[in-house]
Amino acid sequence: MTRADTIRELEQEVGVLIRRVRRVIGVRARAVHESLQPASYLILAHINENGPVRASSIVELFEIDKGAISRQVHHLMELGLIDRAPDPDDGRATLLKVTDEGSRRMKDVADHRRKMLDEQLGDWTEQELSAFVSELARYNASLSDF
Amino acid sequence: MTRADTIRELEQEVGVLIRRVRRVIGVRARAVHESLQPASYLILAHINENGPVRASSIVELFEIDKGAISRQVHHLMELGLIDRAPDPDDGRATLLKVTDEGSRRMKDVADHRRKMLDEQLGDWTEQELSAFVSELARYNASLSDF
DNA sequence: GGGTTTGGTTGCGATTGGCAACGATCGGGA
DNA sequence: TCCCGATCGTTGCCAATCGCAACCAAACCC
Repeated sequence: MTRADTIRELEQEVGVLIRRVRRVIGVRARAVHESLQPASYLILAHINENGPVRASSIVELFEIDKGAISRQVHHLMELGLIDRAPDPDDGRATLLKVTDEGSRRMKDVADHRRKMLDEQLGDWTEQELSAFVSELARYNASLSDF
Repeated sequence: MTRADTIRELEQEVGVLIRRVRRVIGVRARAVHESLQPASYLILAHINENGPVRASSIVELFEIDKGAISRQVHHLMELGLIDRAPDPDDGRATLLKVTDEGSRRMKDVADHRRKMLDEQLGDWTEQELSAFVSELARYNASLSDF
């Protein structure tokens, strides 16, 4: 197997990954809230784990248009899953955090998801898993300059 | 670092991967043809590498709606990158293959891409690379039952 | 103080894909 | 052979997503 073949396989698997993850995220989003859009789920998860954050920090992290974030933030607020408060340090910015309701819903789903993942990834050792994450990060880094 | 933490990181990196790959595919598609849509690029690459194929086989492989494939096939034909011929073995089906023009354009881009990838992935050994691909496939398999 | 930068909103349009209805063809069993 | 269900593909419809650009307000900096 040549290097070129390996790279072809790599790209093939990345393609499969993307489509499957998209589907999984969709299922998960609906589990959190009937009307939660898949893309917003990822935003919500980020806010949930990283305390109050600015919208602009999400823009950087997700490498996505700020208009898209703005819309998804509105979507999440309509569903009552996040709250917004003016940033005391910067009058232009607002800080986003999950509501109690949002936090509770995320936790319920996270518990269920952890059970699923433990089943699905049960045969991975902790070493294998974290090695895989490192390689994934390494691959991501190699893509950043394209 | 607990297993839960590792899984969180895993999901984080997968998110980054998805967004970066989306961008890379977009660039590549435009390189093949000014008007080639990103999603169609993946279809084209598959047809290019797997000889004449049916649309339905792409549906299975890509786990995507057949209507979407039908539209992308039309798009690729309008651009003159693929051809369609009735399947002699099945009157309902058609076989898709790249045109000479499509093949030439893909080859030009592939050459350039290989150079880029060799630069970006230059510090991966062949073993590391194929190990990564295996783990990616393993992870993909674990997602399939969700 | 005034120009520039940054944070966020909104309108617009392109891309993408899911769902469903449809016509044509195939294949297997009565 | 004929018919019923399955398969292949097309199309209309629509929702989700995101990039781009124009815009406002606040902050920053010289």
